[in-house]
Amino acid sequence: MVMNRKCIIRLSRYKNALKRLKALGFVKVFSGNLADAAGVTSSQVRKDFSLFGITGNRRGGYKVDELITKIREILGKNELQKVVIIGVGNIGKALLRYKGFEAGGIKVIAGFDIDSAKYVDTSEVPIYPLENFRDFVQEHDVKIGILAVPDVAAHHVSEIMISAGIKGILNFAPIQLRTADDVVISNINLEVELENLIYFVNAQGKTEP
Amino acid sequence: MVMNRKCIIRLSRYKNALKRLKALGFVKVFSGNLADAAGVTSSQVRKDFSLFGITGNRRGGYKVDELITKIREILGKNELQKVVIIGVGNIGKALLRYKGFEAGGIKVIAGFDIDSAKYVDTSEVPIYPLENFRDFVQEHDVKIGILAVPDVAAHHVSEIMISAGIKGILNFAPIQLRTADDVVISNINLEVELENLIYFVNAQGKTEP
DNA sequence: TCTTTATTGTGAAAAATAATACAATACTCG
DNA sequence: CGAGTATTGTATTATTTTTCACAATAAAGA
Repeated sequence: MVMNRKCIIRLSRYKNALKRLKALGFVKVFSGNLADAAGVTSSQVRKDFSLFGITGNRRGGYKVDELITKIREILGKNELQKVVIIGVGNIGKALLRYKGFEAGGIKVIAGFDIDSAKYVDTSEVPIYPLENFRDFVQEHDVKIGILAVPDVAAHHVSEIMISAGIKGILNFAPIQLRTADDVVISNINLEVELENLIYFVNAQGKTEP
Repeated sequence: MVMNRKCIIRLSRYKNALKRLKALGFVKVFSGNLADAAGVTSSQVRKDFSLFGITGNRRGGYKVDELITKIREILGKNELQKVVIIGVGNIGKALLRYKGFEAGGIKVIAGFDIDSAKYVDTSEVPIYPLENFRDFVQEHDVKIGILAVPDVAAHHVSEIMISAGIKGILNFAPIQLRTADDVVISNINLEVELENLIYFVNAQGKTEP
């Protein structure tokens, strides 16, 4: 089992690129096409595929449909993945409403918050009190949670999530969560990303006047 | 000028960690403290600082305030950074309302959309028609834009942004933007992040039963 | 059918990144 | 004031990731 994070991320990108190529009518692709669409080199594509045991035809390239199927399989996306969101503030609310997931086999099935003003049980995606979290997660066998609470609460809430059985956390809070070894954390930090852009934009201005 | 993206990202994280340590009353820190708070190793911290010419005192560690100032300087965050958002859908709206930026010296000063139903000029952050984009960007000398439009529109809109003078794009659309060399792109792709989590959570289940 | 050609698959080389180890040194305590 | 000690700063080593290069081979055309 390949445990290289970057490689998995590229695999996701290849899948996205393949979907677009398929929509454009492609039936087969060469490593070069896919590389262009995903913004990498063709040898990188072939190397990645080689790591996962994905093969094509020498001189014939890869069949788009087969490739998508194989990648989905590797990514564990042949069954619907249920996800919950904890913290229904600005970001949490946006993700609850986001329509892009379902097509990709990911479904947000509930939101949770401590603020009772936010509870809704009638809308498409219900929002429940945080006290119900453990029972809900265990009943629905949810393994992935999106953490979108203010940073002061993040660590405490992450512990609740883990003790309830969550094994993967997508963390929007700008802190470093400490966790057990068997829990996977992915961080998204908007300020860090923007600071990064600012740095490189400034750097451009200096090196290429 | 250090052009290693990972290194800049760690620098941002150090800054965040330092702010928290400062709030806890720390006046000076050792590389080990900072490493713990940022989730890296102490030698990594020292190596990074060495690259940027940041020095402390042997045996005395680093002074928190000085360190924050130096990092802010390197990241170009001593002056307020103006940012615009293009695409006021779910995600765009959430970012417009997000309060966490300003404290960090980043301010979202306007949103833009093609949907006239979204235009507002009275609220704190105004939303304008996309046609006004070029004039606005040039008048306010904006260099950074957040792209939060649906993926089919993303490439077209990115070209509008670049031709208007935007030099850094934070791209939420799940496609690979192709751009000129002097434009920096950062991608945030929620589905890719979730797929990544799913993969590693599944992998955990297999290797440690 | 045979030759030519384009493309894959992968071992080897190169480059990038991170960890290690330790000399230099500044603080502390007796 | 000097010895002992903890911490930095960095040269070196190790590891990871990417690129390169090319043999293997399937398709196309003569």
